[in-house]
Amino acid sequence: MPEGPELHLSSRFVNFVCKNRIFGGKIIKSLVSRQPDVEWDAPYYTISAASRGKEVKLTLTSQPDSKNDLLKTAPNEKPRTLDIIFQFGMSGKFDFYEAGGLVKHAHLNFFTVDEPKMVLSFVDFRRFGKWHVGADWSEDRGPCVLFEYPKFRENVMNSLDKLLFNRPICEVMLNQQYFNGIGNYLRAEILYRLKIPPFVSARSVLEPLVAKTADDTDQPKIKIEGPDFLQLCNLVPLEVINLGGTGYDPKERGESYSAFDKWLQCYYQPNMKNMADHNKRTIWYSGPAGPMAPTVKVTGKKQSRKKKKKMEMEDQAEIKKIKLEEKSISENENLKEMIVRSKKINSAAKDNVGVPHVEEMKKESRKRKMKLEKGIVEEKNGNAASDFKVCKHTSLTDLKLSDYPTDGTRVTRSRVKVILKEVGLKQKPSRSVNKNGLQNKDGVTAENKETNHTKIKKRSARGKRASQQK
DNA sequence: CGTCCACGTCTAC
DNA sequence: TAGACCTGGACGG
Repeated sequence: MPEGPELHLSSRFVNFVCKNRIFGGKIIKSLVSRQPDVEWDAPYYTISAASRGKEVKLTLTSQPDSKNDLLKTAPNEKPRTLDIIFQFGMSGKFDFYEAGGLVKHAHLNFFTVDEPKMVLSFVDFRRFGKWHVGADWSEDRGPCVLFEYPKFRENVMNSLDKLLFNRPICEVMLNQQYFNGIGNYLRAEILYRLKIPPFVSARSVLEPLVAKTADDTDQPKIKIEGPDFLQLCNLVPLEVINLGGTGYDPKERGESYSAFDKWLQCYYQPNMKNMADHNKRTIWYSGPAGPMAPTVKVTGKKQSRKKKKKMEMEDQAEIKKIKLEEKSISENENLKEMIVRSKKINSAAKDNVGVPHVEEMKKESRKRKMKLEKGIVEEKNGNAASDFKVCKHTSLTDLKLSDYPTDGTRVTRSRVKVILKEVGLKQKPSRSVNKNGLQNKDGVTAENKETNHTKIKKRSARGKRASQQK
């Protein structure tokens, strides 16, 4: 869900579903969440929401006890409020539904007291989302590109002397101190509208706007030009809001998403180019990348990122293999053998730093041994498989409340994997596809089920392959 | 089965 | 400037 427009749509959603509803009781946090508890003892309260850039603020407001009107507190007593600031990470969203149970990945839950009982859940399957209780908008984030446009523009314009603006425009756009609300798809769309190459310096894009802002009165500069870059940082996200759907949410197939998909001109489009920026985030663009584009070139021979990574992996695998062999060599076997092996490792590691000599290898193996022992010790200290009761489950998200350890131990995915292995259970297949590879569990053909997003992905991958072959 | 990729921050060499 | 933090879908072998 999560760039400026999605956060705003989310806040609207909350206001819509919580209108005229009374909440009460404990605010329940999931056991896996590392975010703070919300202590709030008002027996009755309402919920409203607002957004600013990539944050949503929920405001809880205490309500008088309507059932016990006679016992009402002093009339001049003001209702208490509590603000909670949410960041959505990569997958956060709010959901509102009947309180039969909690949906998967619901991490903070507010319950209504009126019938039918409902829940407002902060749902976030990747758990990159955060919340701060009793907080205000983060100070290190700038004005909202959507709803504080004049301040946003001013903030950027007054900061052009900062070194940051020497960086490529596409990277600066993700800096939330200045572009609060812009994310990966918006940066692509905005740059594309003006055909600005992503890797020109931010200053070169923004400096001309200083004159423009000051100009105002004189020079009838023929006003046919469209909106400038900073205006687009406001208008493009506003367009998303005005689409009326839920914004970017490829898993939410159906009309609202296809409207968004149709709206996208650049991001993830098969006819567009893409590359990783200096922070390894994919930037989609057309035309030239610009002078500051990252160069993949190293010394001498050129290697593609993928190939390089693949080779590194192979090296690592090789090292691992050799080290395993080493492990089986008894302690007092002659040094010569080990030196030969260390040379082998060195050649496997190629460009990697220093020659790992024998002592280092010994140290490594000791470390590994210690880790191994530690792991065993940990398990004996209450992290044992039996404590988790995960035996019948195959993934973290399949765990039921009763399966969580009560001692506050965090259940991690890798932990589950380890335990499953110990218990001798297999992971469930990641895909439920039949022998023909056509159907999933629901009897939907894979082809029909394919989202637009997927198709594009496939197409662009094909395109990439084709162009690589040239 | 393993690898890559995803709407975003953060901190630690 | 890596990596860590996470889950899960697509895809390749």
